[in-house]
Amino acid sequence: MTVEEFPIRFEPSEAEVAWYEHWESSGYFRPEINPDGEPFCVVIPPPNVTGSLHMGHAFEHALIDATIRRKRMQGYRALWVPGTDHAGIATQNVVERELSAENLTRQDLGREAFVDRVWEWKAVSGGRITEQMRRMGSSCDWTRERFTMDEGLSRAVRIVFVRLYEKGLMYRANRIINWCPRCETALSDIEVEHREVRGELVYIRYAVSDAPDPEAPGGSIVVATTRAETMLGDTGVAVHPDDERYKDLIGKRVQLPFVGQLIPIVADDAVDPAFGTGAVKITPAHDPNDFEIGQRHDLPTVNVMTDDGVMNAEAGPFEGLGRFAARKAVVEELDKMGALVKVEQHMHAVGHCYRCKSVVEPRLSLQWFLSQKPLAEKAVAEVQAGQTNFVPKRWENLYFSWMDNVRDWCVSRQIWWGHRIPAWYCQDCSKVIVAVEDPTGCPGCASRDLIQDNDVLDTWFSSALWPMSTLGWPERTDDFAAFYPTSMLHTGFDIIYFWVARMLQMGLEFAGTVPFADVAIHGLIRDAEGRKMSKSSGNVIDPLDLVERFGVDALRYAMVRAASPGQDVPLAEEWIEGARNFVNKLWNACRFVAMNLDGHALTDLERVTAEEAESFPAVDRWILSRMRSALNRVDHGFEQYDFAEGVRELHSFTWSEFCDWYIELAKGPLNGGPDERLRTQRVLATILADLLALLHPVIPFVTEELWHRLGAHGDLMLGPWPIATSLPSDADAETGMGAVIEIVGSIRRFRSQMMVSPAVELVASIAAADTDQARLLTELSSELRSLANLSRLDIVDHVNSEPGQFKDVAAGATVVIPYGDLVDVEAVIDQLDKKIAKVESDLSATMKKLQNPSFVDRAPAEVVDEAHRRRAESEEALNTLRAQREQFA
RNA sequence: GGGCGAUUAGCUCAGGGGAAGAGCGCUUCCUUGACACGGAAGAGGUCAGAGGUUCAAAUCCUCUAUCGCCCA
Repeated sequence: MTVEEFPIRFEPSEAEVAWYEHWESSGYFRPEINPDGEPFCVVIPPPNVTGSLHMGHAFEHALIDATIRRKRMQGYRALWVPGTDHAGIATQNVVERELSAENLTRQDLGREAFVDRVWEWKAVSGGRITEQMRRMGSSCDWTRERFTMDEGLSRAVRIVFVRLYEKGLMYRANRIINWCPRCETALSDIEVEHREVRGELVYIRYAVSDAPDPEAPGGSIVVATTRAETMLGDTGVAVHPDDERYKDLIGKRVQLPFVGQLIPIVADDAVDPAFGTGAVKITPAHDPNDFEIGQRHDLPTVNVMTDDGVMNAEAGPFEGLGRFAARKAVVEELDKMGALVKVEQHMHAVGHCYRCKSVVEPRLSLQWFLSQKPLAEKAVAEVQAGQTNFVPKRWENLYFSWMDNVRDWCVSRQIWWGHRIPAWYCQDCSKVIVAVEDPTGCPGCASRDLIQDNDVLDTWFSSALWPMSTLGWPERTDDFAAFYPTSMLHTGFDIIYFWVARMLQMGLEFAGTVPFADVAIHGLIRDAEGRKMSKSSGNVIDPLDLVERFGVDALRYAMVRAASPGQDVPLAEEWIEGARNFVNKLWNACRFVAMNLDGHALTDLERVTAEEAESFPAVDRWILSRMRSALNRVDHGFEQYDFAEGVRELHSFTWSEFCDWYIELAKGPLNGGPDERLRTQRVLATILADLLALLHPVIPFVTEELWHRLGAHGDLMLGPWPIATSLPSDADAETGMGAVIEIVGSIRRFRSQMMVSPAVELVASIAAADTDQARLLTELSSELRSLANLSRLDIVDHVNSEPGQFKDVAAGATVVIPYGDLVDVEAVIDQLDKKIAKVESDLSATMKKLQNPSFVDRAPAEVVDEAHRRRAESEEALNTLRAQREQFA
């Protein structure tokens, strides 16, 4: 191959599109490509169908893709199931916004037409994120793509709902739930975000009915609240039964301002006498604690608000005011009538809707709930038993703590887009019918007057079934049999409750096993300053934008390289530049090799075997052995989802070993005799074939492109994954090359400090540390000459101290360079002094250890031996260096 | 208030009992036949602080400080 045929830079955009199309159209993303392999399956954490690809997805998908590509190359029947979820509230909001641009509401359209409209929207805009995933190189099996509202998945939802109902775990009840007045729906507890807010703690005086003088002690009771408007719905006041201050008031009644109701003072243990005044107003319809106290004392519930957070008729004079306006008005009016005691500034946590950030209203409401205790207990036990492993393990704590304190899950949502609850209410006999198939008549009274529940299920309810339902459950499909339970899950810690915990519950309940063996928790992508990316802070980076500028591989490489397990990734542009530079380095290493293969295809050159390599020169054995050790570490890292470890290893091997040393050294033999040339070509081909394969899961496009530019047969994507034992492990060659690298460094340092150009040839003698080293250095002497640009090199037994020579100690060997008139003496002295200081400090540290009797007695023998060896080496080096220094004294 | 995590080079992070590492940035030199998206050399750290365990602590334990995140 000539220089013209192999451009100097990788051009990502064309290659990316072409290779993706090739892979996909060849069916490589399908598990059937490895029909005999052991199954390995990952389901995607389904992105919202409304969404577009953001950095978090790009990161997560890069990790999943690296995992699945490696497994595929290893011969597993690898399946990555893609798909999206219907994102009930979010999607409904999007379409409602569209409608409002046409001055329409969903109510104008009616339920059926509205849902049709959402489907239309999905058909047009719903595929955006999956297109973007293709752009990122994600190797998912698109023929198995799923959507939570697909027919099969919807049926799974119905079956699960019905079975849970029949088991008594799914029930309908009046409870205090979190109500979003903007979305006009109930939310589950975890869909509420708590934020510290500065509010007002308002102290209100309720006059005791029949008391002669409200001003006198015992004539009134003071309660405190941050939501003053809810006092309109108070149906009681509670105090602690042992609270001496209020003992005489228990059983009496107070008069509620504005509405005039008389409400009782009750005694309840749940009241904290130390908080506020020790007396609390009870609003059972608007507060979970109050609801419970209300139930214990048979207090009525009065809901004072409409669905959209406006005061209703129960609010008397405040009817029609928004809740916050009403709060203000109530306080003002209380003040006017003298019932306002005081107002304090008060910091407290206020719930906000995770979707629209409105302040959530706790509110009494009739909803469907899923019992959590029995499901959670099983799911906790399985994780404790190690059936599912969190990586890093500490995330188990979050899972356990949530599961241990979980409350029943409010699953119904008052929206139209989603899985409609399969419950029907007989209008004649009030029977509730919960069934998979739509009932035609009431089994109780045969009435045909049935009305289906208006509500839909929480989107997370269908997501909880995702690992089962995407594989075909409840049908006993081949996919389900082959791939369930899935092998692992990559996801963020923020959805351990929302998703991971619930999948575990459902998997155990309905499939009888945990849904995945491992859960790898990754961190967050942050901006260069370490801040969370968010629209409001305006620091969002579009991954596709970076892809345009640097290529997909560079982006993936930059992210994966920083992805130590659970670690957040602050993504600065320089990182991606660095990654692009690495891709360029790899590209040019391949370009060099391509130009030196004499037209051989990479895979036509016979691979070097471990046995054969034993007879190869040390430098070849060295790089093959280093490749083997890099491969081991890559496998080690990848197996533990520590991609950063694997990539770090590949980075330093490629750049600092293969390119910096081996390629430089290969230039000699490539210009030597035919045998030498062929042998070196084969080593280069062996290394590159493995290296490209190892890098492929992270940077699939450039590696596939290079693979083909090197004329290799087949597609790299299909593997095989390299095997460490096919390469030699050669400690001798590694020691030898290690010494060469140190000695060359010493000579280069000498040049650099003396301002001797690398182009000037030098003469050197080296006295080896021992006979072993002498043998190795002799074997590697031509490499030493070439790397250090020496016209002559003598490996000698011993060097004498002579003037006009530069001496240094490297790897225990003494390096001697006669410098004649080349040299800047000051610089030599400077360099010597530094080195002497360094060796002295090493020596004194070692001596200190060896003089400590407990060290010699108690440390392991090899550690003590090592210290002795080090002492000898340092002493020897010091002698040489000091003698050298004296020449300049 | 409870829990988890972090604190290592100018910046961002690895390392997790036996002589401090990487990438980026910085300094000097270099267009030599893969690569200037490059090469060579270099500077730069009491591993937050204080105690303890150990022959040996950046690493294990305790406490303190600061900063994150989650839950109440």
